[in-house]
Amino acid sequence: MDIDELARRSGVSAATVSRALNGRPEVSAATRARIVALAAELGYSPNASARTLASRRSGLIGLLWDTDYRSGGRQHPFLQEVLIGLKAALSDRGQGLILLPIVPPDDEAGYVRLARQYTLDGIVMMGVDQHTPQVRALLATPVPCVGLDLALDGPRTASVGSDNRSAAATAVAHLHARGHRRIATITGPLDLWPAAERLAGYRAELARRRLRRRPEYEVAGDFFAASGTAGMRRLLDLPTPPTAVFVAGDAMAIAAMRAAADTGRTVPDDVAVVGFDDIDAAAMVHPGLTTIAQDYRRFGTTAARVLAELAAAPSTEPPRSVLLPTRLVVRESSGTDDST
Amino acid sequence: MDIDELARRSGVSAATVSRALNGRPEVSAATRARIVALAAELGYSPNASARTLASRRSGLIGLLWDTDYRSGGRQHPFLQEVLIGLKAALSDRGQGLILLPIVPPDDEAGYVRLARQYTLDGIVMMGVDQHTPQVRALLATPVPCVGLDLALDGPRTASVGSDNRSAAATAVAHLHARGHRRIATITGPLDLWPAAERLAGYRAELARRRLRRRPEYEVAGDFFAASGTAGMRRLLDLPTPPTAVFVAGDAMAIAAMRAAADTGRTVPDDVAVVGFDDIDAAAMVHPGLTTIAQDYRRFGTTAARVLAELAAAPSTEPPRSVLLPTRLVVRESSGTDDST
DNA sequence: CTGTTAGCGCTTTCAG
DNA sequence: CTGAAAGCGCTAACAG
Repeated sequence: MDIDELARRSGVSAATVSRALNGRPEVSAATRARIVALAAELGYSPNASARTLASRRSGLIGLLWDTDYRSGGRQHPFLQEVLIGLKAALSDRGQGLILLPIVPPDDEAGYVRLARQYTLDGIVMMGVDQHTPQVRALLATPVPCVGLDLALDGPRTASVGSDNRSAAATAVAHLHARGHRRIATITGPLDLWPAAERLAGYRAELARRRLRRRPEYEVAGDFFAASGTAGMRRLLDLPTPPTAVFVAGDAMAIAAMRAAADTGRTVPDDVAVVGFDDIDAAAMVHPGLTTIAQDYRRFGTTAARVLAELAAAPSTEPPRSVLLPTRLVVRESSGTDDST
Repeated sequence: MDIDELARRSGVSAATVSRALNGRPEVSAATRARIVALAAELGYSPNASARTLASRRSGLIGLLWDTDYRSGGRQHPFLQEVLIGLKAALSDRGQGLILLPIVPPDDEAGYVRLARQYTLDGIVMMGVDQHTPQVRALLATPVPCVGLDLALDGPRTASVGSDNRSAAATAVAHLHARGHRRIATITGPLDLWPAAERLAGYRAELARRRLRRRPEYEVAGDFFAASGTAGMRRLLDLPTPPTAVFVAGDAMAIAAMRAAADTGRTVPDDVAVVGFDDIDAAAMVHPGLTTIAQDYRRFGTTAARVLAELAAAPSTEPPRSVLLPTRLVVRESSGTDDST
């Protein structure tokens, strides 16, 4: 069953079938209806390769996702949900998602070649280092690229992520509202956009609340558990330890709670903790971890939309970045509300 | 830069270039070397659509992954790792991975159409219900399909999963070695292959160790946390409660530990717990959860290999199933070794 | 071992 | 509004 067969059976030419099925305005409503009905009846669907070859558009979006990259612990906390959102949004637009293989760093043109090879309509990146030669080469290209949690730069690029800055501020405000005045933070790797923004939000909220900012209250972490343990120990060993800690990632936060417990402190009474990400474990540990939940599914749907906009817009526009709202999930690790 | 251009520059015909680049035996070593070198130099890579159209093979594997399906809690515990393994193994074979959209149940031919549309070389399924009409229609087709943790049936199908039965036996043996004689289990949904196998392994090991099998020691769960809580409560309320519980999934196991603690029991002293899956949280909770780790990455690499074998073999062979080894990860929830 | 010749199944001018 | 014709870039017989 190919387009010629369908054309013959519906008594028109292949060109008309093509037009009808692609929603072109030139076909009369009657012919279109007839063709569409027959196509459905016969189970016809156009061959993707032939269509791509002829039209020079594949309807395929590539996903660039680097496993080896530093992430929030044993796994990207969010690949799963992002994929769900992406898949749904793309298939609504009649597009498909293809997972790109990782190319070696010495193959500078690797991704550019992949994009051409598959005639990709756009690329979504997550967990990659945008400063490597292969990625830079791709970004320099007019192929639409959107970075998730990644600040991208190039002629047709955009970024999608949570509003990490205000999320962090919310976390700090929450602790402040619970009566805390000595609030510390354990950060992520500050060369990563989200980590830097979270620290900025922490500082901004301290300022807004007129709390003193102490350098020794900002300890560097790397999103992995071990750095949460180390960070909490350091904070608790301070002459004037904090009474609350905003930890920029849940894996670190959970490890930090454990570290506090191991040195005889009680969470949240001796030290309150707020995390970031709302990983599964946050609800499973005891006490439950108060944390910031991100809407990862929306990362995906937003990426799909932004990609389409990028394809339509002239490549002269400056890179945009879309910030998504987050949600504070209150559990036990931040104590109970004083005001009740 | 297309094949004709490359052909012109290397002084041969397009056909020869095609042969050289596809590793056909008919080309002389010298010509091949020349062409390959020039291709690399010019950054030529063949257009995937043109190649698919002409050869009727795309090198694309589809991933069928249903989000809505019952899984091990908030997320498939393993999509991430499987994807890593799949991607690596496929790209080693020069194949690609495309994520298939979920088709509505009333579109019986949906997946068959997708497979034809993209000229898929094979399909990997996870988390889908193989009894739905759309999936059954696909399985009836000669397209190679492999199910992960899914017992599939059809002319060109196979299954890949852990050896759940012996893994469960190992868990029970471990508890027995720690001195436990009253060992209960909380199961997964028994219509799922892995859940059924785990129960079978539990029973087999009880028998092997000549332990009495008590019906009231087999309580039904659904892999979700709430059923772990309920299950543990029921077991502890028994006139003769078990001293150890093998829980068929970590989300349930962690909830079960919490339930035990909430009723004043200490884990592992009053009741020992062994889980299954080794989710991230297993190492984060307190006490750490002893559990069975599966090699999910190997699910992916194995699936890629099996798919290739399926494509090569005649479609008359009966469905095969490949069982992968697991690993017992001993933490605190199962107590300490008596023998030391 | 290599070149020539047909397509693969679709879209897209260009005429009408 | 519709049809005819010309490819899209590659592979696969078929000759030589």
